[in-house]
Amino acid sequence: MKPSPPIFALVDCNSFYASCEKVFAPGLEGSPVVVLSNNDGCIIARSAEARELGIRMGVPAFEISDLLETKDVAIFSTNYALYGDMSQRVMTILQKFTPTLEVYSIDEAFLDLSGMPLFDLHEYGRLICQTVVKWTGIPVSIGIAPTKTLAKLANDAAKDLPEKEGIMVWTDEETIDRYLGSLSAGQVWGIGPQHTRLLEKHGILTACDLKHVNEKWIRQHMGVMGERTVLELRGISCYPVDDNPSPKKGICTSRSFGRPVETYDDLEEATTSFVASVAEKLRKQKSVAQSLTVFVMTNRFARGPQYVNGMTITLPLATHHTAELIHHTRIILKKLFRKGYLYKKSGVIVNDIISQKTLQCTLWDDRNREKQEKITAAIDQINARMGKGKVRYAVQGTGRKWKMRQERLSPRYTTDWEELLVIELGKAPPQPLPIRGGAGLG
DNA sequence: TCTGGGGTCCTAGGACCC
DNA sequence: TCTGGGGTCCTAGGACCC
Repeated sequence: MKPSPPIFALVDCNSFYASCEKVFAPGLEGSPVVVLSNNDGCIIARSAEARELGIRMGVPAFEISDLLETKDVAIFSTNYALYGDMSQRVMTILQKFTPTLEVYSIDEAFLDLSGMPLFDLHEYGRLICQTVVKWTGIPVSIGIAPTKTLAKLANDAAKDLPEKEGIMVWTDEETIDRYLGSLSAGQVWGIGPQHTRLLEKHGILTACDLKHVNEKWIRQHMGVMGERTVLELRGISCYPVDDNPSPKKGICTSRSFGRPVETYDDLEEATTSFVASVAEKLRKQKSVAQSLTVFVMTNRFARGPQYVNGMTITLPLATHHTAELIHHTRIILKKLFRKGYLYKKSGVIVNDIISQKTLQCTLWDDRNREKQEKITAAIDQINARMGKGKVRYAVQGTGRKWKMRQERLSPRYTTDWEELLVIELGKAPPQPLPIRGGAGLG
């Protein structure tokens, strides 16, 4: 039997973070909602209503505080506990619709629909959207096409055309070309600002132009990635759905501080907390790291003296143990620290990551290691049950003067018993903590 | 006062080796 | 008159993604 042509779906949650907040604040239905980045800095999510007000992605909130206030926009600090949990719920549902699901990001997934006995892809898409919104309250869009790149574009197009109700199926060449002609080259997945400029210079303006560009030319100017993108636009699939993502090759935790940090002790408290988080991520994917980078920086937007520095070491022994990583982090940090600067951010990166299995073979007889392993496992267990950071190393401190600003944080409705949504019969549903309007940002 | 965080892959060029 | 050349590994930096 001839194998059926590949068919991919891309499901994308609409304004994901803003939608999560709306699920638990039904009073905000129909009104503009934005979610801010860490430290309540920039706009990182906007509901459709907020987008209509002309609020752009990534702008610092303080720059548009007037608009936020006059238009009565609901503002939320980012709440990853909530979004991460909601994401898992959405992904679990999507799993029911395909044997092969790739969780591409917190709010997107590719579904391999190849070879499924489907008579009507459009109906299937509708069923997926309806199920997700019914079970989670999160609205989603879906694009279905012969390659991932086309599926992503179809999804984009569906969002722009209300009459499509968030569902777009591109299977025949004619339909595909018609829509590609109406989309700019820069909207194509994999074409960023640099390449958009380059393409424009050569008169390649629409996604359709890009599809028909000379292969040799694209290879020469945009490398293999550019070539693959063009092939994908032509319906030749270059990227399969990967439902078994490989472990991360580098892991980083870094944060801007809620207020400038001046003393070594505060900087150490923050930075060792970051490395503790890195260690946790390492253990979660059952890896150990062989190299460690620590970096610090002052506020590049401020006028004062600037200092940016980082240092990388090769670890004497590949590890994922918090205590060991903290030890090396402190050694580096002491070398990096200079008195007299106002530090705004620090971070920790581990690289040269290998599987912990590889390591165990060579260290089987090391008693200290065995003890470390037990302590770490116990800490992980307690923190998993009692909450992140309940047990931590003394150096991570309790002062947390550096902790990020989150003045408009919604409750962790779905991941903490203490913060469950309470609804009293006969009463209007409670409004979330953040006060609407721009107070505090002006 | 206030400006995010965490990743991937590819390429060019240098170092090094034989 | 003429300076060797080719393969491989590593690293930094660029471009992209959400």
